[in-house]
Amino acid sequence: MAKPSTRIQKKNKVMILRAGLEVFSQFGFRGSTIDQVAELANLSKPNLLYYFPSKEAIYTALLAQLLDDWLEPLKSLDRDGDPVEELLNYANRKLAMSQNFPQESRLFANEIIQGAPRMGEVLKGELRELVDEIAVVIDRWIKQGRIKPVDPYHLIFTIWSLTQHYADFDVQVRAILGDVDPYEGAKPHLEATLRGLLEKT
Amino acid sequence: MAKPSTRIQKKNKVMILRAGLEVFSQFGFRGSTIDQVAELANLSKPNLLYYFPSKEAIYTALLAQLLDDWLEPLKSLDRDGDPVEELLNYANRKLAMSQNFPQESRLFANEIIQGAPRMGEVLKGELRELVDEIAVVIDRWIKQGRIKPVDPYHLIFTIWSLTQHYADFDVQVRAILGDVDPYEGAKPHLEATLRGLLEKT
DNA sequence: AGTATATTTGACCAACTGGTCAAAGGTACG
DNA sequence: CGTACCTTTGACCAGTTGGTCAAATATACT
Repeated sequence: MAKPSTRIQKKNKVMILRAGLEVFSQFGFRGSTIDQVAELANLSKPNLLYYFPSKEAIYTALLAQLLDDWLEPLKSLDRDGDPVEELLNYANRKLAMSQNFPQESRLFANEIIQGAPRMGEVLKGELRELVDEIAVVIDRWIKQGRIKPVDPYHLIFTIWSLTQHYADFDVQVRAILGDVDPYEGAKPHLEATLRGLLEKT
Repeated sequence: MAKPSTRIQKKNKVMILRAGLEVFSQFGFRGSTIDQVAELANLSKPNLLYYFPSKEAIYTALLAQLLDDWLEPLKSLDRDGDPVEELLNYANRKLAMSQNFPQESRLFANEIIQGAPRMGEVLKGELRELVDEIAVVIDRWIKQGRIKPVDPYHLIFTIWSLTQHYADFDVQVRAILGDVDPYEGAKPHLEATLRGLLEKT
């Protein structure tokens, strides 16, 4: 489990995770089959199970890897920067993630919608602590009069929902917009929404 | 198929749809089993299949019923009312639906995330036409100088995402808020967000 | 080239899945 | 109370599922 990862092992594990992401993000855990993942990774089912001990192992590996990328932008928010610019920058990074990694967003959404059976603890632990910490920062900004008074928690929910919507509901968004690129309009609109909510007049 | 619905038929069909909503909204179509639905409806599997010809029939019955409730608040938006109040009222109704019918929201979300295989046509047809029509109304309001200039489509997406987030990501929201009722803070925050975006200063 | 090790595969299994069917048990109603 | 119809059920089926295993094949290294 430590070092002895050969060239072939590395290649195939990457292939499997890539295939797993595509399948799981579309059908959810229970709706996906090992065979689907194996075929997409160009492996036979027993061969796939040579690299991961079970379907669940692939799925949880994806979730774990995902959460770090997910939390990173929030962690790296500059507590001493300009409030509006920091929050706008955070929202923009999240929107870019929806644009560039929509499958990751949908994998996460699937898991949460279905009650987060494999993530409940992380949500109530690591995630909550991080959000609590940011909420304190935002409250300080408010007390300093640098942004309008808002509920910090719901502000964060707002940013999450506005950005992830474009990845998770991609099909619906594109059905309505037709050939127009959603992110073209989404970026300025997101910025306008947050400025209206945060900037003092 | 027409009238001859007996007392027992009516009761059991309701039970099945209620159970189906609970199961499908949690596990999605492929992740749910007829047995799960049957057990929750207090019926044997063959008995359930006496009332609905297939798993798919239950699911599509739910989707069809759902879509009407979903679109109704947007349809009933008063094209001649006060712009801000009308949009705020629409958003509030949507938020109330998230609060009172979260399972319906999650059923819908599951279907869309998974690519809307059974709804694609409706989205590109009925839904798009309705949104197009409302977009014209909003554009008119903007031209009349009654609200700030915003992209009507992204405004609608904003309302959808902000409201549905509380139902679809309920687990995450509650994990972060702890014992605080999400809707307590969500309502005023939603209103502030939309006023900041729409009201001329 | 030879051998130890890593990789791949076909055959297989038990559990579960959606769905069928004939027969049994209820219900309404004259 | 009889009978036509509605409802319920146990047994069953074929296809799919996650996962196993021993044998075959490829690779790395001396």
